[in-house]
Amino acid sequence: MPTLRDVAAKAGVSPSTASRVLNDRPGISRETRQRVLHAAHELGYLPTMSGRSLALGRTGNIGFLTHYRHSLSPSSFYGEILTGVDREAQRHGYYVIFSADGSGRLPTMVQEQRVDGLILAGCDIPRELIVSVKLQGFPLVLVDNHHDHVNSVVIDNVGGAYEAVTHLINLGHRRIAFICEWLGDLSFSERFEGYRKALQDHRIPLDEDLIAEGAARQPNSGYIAMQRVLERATPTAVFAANDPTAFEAIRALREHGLRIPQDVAIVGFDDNRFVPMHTDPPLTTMHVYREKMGAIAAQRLLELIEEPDQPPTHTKVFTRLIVRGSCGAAPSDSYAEGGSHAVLPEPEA
Amino acid sequence: MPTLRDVAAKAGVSPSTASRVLNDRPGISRETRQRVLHAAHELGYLPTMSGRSLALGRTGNIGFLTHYRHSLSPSSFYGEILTGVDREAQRHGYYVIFSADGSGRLPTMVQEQRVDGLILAGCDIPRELIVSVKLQGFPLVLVDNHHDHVNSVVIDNVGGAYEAVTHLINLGHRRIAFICEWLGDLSFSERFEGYRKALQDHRIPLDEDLIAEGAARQPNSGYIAMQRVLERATPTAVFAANDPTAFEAIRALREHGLRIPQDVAIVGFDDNRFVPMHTDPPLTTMHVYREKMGAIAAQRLLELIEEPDQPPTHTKVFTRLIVRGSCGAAPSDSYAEGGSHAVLPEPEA
DNA sequence: AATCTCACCGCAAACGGTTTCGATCTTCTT
DNA sequence: AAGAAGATCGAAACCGTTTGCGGTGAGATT
Repeated sequence: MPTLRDVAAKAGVSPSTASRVLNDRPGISRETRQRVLHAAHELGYLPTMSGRSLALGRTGNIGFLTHYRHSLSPSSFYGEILTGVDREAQRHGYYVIFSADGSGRLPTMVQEQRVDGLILAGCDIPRELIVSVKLQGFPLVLVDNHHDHVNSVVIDNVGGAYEAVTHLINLGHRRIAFICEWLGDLSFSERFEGYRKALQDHRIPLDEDLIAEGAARQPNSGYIAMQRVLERATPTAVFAANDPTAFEAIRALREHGLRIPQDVAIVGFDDNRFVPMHTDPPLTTMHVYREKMGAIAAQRLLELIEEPDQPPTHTKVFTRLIVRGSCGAAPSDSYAEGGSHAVLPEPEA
Repeated sequence: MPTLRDVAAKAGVSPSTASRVLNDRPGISRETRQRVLHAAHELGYLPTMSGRSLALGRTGNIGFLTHYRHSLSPSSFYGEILTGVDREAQRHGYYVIFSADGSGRLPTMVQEQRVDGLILAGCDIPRELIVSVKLQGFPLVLVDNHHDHVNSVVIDNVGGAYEAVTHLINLGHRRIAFICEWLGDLSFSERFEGYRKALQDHRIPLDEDLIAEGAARQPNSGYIAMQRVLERATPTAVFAANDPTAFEAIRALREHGLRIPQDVAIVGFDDNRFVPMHTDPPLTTMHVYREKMGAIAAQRLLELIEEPDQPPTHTKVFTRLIVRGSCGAAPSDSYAEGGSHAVLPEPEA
């Protein structure tokens, strides 16, 4: 591999001038600048990361951490977030170091200064980990998780659920069931909150018989939850807290002789890459801009690396209702990747 | 962040001795060794990556590259491979830098010497990329792809398909359909080869009417392919080249009034995280040890980094038939993560 | 012609580690 | 007791890059 010294020698200058040229520093004559650039191009030179980062005090890497359990997750939820992070990082000449970790200790990745900043993804990141990174004053952004005084980008779970349920209400439904895997997961409890609020705002009383959980981390959770509801009541619509749950619920509904959407309408959440296209009819669901969330997180982190002393912000990314066939309404147009979002300044403590 | 000099000062020794202690070099008295270790522990010292890698000429990072198109892939196939790579890398104190890239050029990641070795995942990695990395003499391992004289770890697609089809033959089937998204994909054409071979070895003539492709990269490929077959013939069994294809095929079969597995048996491939548990009955399929493949690739790469002058090897990871309900046989026991594999020395050119 | 200004460039230190080499101090040999 | 051998540690060079500071020369000023 060619070094800066090689480039300098080939151009007949000192390493310092070569460095200045390659970093667009002023004070170099047009002619030598050309010579150096030509030499660098000839040799296919690119500055070595270790030397550069030692001198600059920055590595040009950012870290992406998830809990190791997610390796087993069927959805590629965090995979798509990672993709968004990578895309945005690349745009700025940064690289992302991926690591799954379950321990709450300060990751060696930051202790060894392999990265300039950290993205923690998922709501099962240990609390202690967040605070220990925060205490170091290390640039940090949370995704799909939040914590006071720490930058974060989250899904608008409450608002999304509110919109989904309101959609069903506007279609004339009053007996709307809520099902999810379990309410212990923050995302699901927030979506329940949106459900509750939508009913309340439309003067529809909450009916406990229409609400059910399944079994945590079991593939047939949705099926079980739906059955529990059907034993007690017969809804005309179902709001499922995520797509796999909706998928399973549909099976339970069919077994009860109910047709979709004629007898019961259903809408999911997440706009999973697989499920909505493979239910019959296609599933109406709230789209979550996963890649976009990753990109926003990366963007925020890079800002923070440039200028560390900034007030923390919480960014809520809105979701979008994708109407397909399962709710009984006319399908909506296709949608563009993107998604609006609000940056909320954190209230002072 | 504490530096080596800080540790040395606290222990009352020179930086060189401190370094020797922390790297387990000989020639240090038991007593000073203790003093240094204690000081390092007190300060929570860990050597900085840039300084260390500059001196050592190694970064302690490995690169993981996929084609950017995979970000859109519904299955988390490469995500699970990445998880395996990460797990094995972590065991050896390495970190993995993830990047999606579509260009065939030598990645800046290696030009900037951010990584000590590279893993290229997926069969759509540009050929030119492989050779340009290879020409640099850079440690390189391919996953789910292969190339002469380059280390690789691949799925035993031919053998797996052979086993799946043989299973159906042993259950008494003779009219076995083959469906896939499209044969342009190397994996699918290899699986077709295994299908062909199994029939041939059992003296069953190949029937063109039982073979169909769908539409490349379309979610309803399996449905289309299955319909094409059903227009021309009625198989008693179906071998689908991957799980989503099998999923869609089941829908087509049902619409034709065919019951599974009574009227037609079906087996898939991949043991996708979502599909097999959500078909009715659960899908019999070939399990692919994705995490294990990643781990093997990482292990091989680390060996190569330690000792670069080694002959290239091709590692084929065997698959495993998971019998559930869709083929009509009695379901098999659960299986352990693992998977045997053969390391084949590459034949000389 | 002597001085001043300014553009341009090189020397050397610095970043944080590792390693070679030599210096010092014990301890053992004769 | 003198010398040798061995153990233990420090000084300094080195890895590749950036940057503060000083030096050189050309042209402008007096």
